[in-house]
Amino acid sequence: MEKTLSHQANTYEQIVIVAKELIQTYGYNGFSYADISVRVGIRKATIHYHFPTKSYLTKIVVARYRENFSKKLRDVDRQTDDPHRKIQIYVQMYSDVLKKNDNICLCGMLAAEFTTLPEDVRWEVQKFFSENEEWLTKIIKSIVLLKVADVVTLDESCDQDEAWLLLSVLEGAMLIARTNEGVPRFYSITQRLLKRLDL
Amino acid sequence: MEKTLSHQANTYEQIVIVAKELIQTYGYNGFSYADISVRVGIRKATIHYHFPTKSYLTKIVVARYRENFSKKLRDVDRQTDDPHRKIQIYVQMYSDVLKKNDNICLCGMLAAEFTTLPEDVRWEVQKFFSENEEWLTKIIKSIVLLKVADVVTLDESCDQDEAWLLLSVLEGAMLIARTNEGVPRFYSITQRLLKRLDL
DNA sequence: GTCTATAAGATGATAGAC
DNA sequence: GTCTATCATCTTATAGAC
Repeated sequence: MEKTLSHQANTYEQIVIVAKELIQTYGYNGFSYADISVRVGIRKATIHYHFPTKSYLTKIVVARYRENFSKKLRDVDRQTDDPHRKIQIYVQMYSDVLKKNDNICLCGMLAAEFTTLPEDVRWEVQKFFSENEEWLTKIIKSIVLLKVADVVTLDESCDQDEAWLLLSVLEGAMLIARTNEGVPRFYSITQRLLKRLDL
Repeated sequence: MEKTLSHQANTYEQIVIVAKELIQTYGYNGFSYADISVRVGIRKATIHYHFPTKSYLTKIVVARYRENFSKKLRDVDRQTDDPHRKIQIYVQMYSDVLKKNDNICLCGMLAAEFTTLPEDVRWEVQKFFSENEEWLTKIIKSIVLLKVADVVTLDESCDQDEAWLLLSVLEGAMLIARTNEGVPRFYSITQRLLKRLDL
């Protein structure tokens, strides 16, 4: 039953994948339906059939990216209980993005264009960052608990700040890295942070 | 003598200023000569008279931004000898950019589009970051010297990594901040870093 | 220096044939 | 579902009048 729709489904998926990479490279304001059509080997009108507007397509692309990321975070939670190891894997996820064509994080690019984005795309970008912050805060909290188990002063907002700090470094280091030395630069920056934060 | 050219000079300057703000908001791939013309109140052809191509205009805009930044760094060096104070002022410089219309750093935006930029624009962006890294490394080195004056192991590349780390946080925190809470978020992230780095 | 006029091509989007 | 054809608008850039 599903096989009969495989051709359509495949085109839909190809558009989402190619659009994601184009946005990572050119940004929302810099990519076009023409770019997608030549890469997928279809006509512009076909893209409009699946995604009536550019903002709708972008919303779907970001939602997909966000969901993929969430899924990976759940995988990490299942893989290990060691919070330090979780952080290492998390940093590796960003490094993997950079390794592929010097790409930056999709939501890092969209954050740069944030004030010009359609409302629903903005919402997806915000959701991506807040989900990541929540996951990181949880990990950082558990590390702090291990370290100062007998100390009473546990400042909630401090752990949250540390999560935002880690997120900022990852997004910022991706930007810096491709203007300077690439992956090795990203690696030395992020490792330096982990050392300084005792993570 | 110079007064006779003031009208021309003024238009030239206005174009540079407006183009800078447009790139900070829309990016290189997202701004147009039409955007500039309506804001300055001139025709597109007039812009082409002063700046024949978009890439030339952008190169000039980034060079100007970079020189202004360098000048401010020299001012800071003249203002104080306290390295901690220098860092504080430096962070404040980024915070000031964010405060104005939720702008991000011009070179942060261009770093996001880096792989799609004309060669000479790329060069200016790289120069901006390396100049800032050098200035920060110098400051960090002097702080480390104060702290461990009697220790022999001074790792040069460590201070450099710390400079790149600080730069990454500043660029990354600007991105994060405008998707989430704005200046207060930027402030809590950067203060958290300075505390952790003992800067 | 700044303007009007215009070029040649790209943009997001729609109508209708197959 | 995908195509061709077309739209109105926007893009960077140039020629030539004032």
